[in-house]
Amino acid sequence: MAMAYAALNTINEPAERRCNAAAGCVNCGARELSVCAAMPASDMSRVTSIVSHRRADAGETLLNEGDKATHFLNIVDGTVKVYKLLPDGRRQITGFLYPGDLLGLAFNDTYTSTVEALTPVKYCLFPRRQFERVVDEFRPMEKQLLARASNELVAAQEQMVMLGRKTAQEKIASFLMALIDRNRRVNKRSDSVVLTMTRADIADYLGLTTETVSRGFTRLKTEGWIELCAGGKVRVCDVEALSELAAGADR
Amino acid sequence: MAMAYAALNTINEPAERRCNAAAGCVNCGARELSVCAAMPASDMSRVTSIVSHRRADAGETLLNEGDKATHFLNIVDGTVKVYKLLPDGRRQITGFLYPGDLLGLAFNDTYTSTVEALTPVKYCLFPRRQFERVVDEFRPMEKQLLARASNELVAAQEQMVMLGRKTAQEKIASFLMALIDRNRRVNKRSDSVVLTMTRADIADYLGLTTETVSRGFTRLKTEGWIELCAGGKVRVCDVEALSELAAGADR
DNA sequence: CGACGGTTTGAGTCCGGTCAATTGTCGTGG
DNA sequence: CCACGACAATTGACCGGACTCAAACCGTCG
Repeated sequence: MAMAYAALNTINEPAERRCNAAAGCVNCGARELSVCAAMPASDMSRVTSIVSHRRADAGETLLNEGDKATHFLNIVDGTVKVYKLLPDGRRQITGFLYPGDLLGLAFNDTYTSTVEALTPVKYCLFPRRQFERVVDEFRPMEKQLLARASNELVAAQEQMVMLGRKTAQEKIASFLMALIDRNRRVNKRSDSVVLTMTRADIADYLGLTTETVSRGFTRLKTEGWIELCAGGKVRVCDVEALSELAAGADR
Repeated sequence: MAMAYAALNTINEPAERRCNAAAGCVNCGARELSVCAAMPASDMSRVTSIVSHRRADAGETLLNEGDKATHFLNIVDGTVKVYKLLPDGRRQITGFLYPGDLLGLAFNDTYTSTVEALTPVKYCLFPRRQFERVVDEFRPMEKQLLARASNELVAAQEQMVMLGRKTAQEKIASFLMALIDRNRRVNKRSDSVVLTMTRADIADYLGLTTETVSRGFTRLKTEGWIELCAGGKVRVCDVEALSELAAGADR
């Protein structure tokens, strides 16, 4: 019972915070399921019994849009991109997922997006039916799933504002700021980020072209707000300015 | 117990289908809460005891972005728009809500969007704390909320594709097709829709300007695919063509 | 070293935005 | 019933930001 309350308290916090706050976090501890911060050993063994640990190399596809949705999955290590395609090949990346992120909230009987590894990835695979049974039996998990879905909806709406109303430059600034904010939450250095994705990926995420993204970065560089280092590393010199641009103060 | 299963079966269906399928649907019956198709009288009285029925005229604001999130609400009659603003006034409408739609899945401690009535609106207001207690006590409701959130996430991703990768003409076609699909689900005439929102609203939903939306409509008209009638009514003559354009077969 | 994929840079085009004027619609009141 | 005003919708002319096409420039890895 006390356990249940511990889990309930974390409901409206982002995944990263939860992980750091709770010593018993399954993701950071056993690295299996990041949804429940405090799970009794009995339930945990149920989870352990249905999970299968997998790996994928960069470029490999984890899930295919349109396939029957048989599994939930949990990213343990690495980065993946989630995208949808139009019939003629135009692509929209709806999100990049990092360790601790869960995949499976946003589909019904078939997967509605394709998921592809950007880096070598470790992940956990849960047969959907069995996973749902565990959720049925351990109620705090359902609460957490709902809380996560709620958070993702908020993020999705933010993304819509970006796609629909921000300029190219603002989009790029928003993208960088989102990465910085994420770094802050997992307590890394906040003034530099590593881009594991290509310019084309960033473009497909921001609703732009590779060329425009590239031009955007060089412009931020010449204005002295960022530095482009080797290995896709970006050092942000003027977080303040970048943040203001990202917010969309004015055109 | 049998009740619980009845509710569980409807999990991955859209709200409209649920309403029509279940005779005891709270929304279509008592018009109070559309989340649970089959709720025991005892729980239902709990719901009834915390709800307050409200009305709003067109143009009135139901919720304000940034305000403390004290309530959930359920649209009973009319249409509302949900939007976010950038500091300089640019606006992105993230969705239009219709009877049966629920508001409250996508916010945490403060409202993340503003909600405004497009037509005179009837809605139900639930104090958040008490609402959550009811959810705690009637588990199928939590499952339904999760299912809804999941559906909304899928829709949000579809929206991102539209905003990021579709042309103006395709956006307009997608918008009309979405309205037609919705009409079909609630069993209305499928070949005509009524636009309760202005061109400016449509523009802010599609990430365009009023002028572009207007031009888009007239072009669809001159091509003979739609007819613009009085009272904001749009008759779709060639659903096939419109649907193909909306899907984004090619530019 | 050379090949290959990713990135940057350049020149030109076009889609959708901007600004401005006109037309249409609807509710109100004389 | 019609005239009027306010606001929405349409249409036109022009502009500009992002796209397209193309070439040059990397960095990495066999």
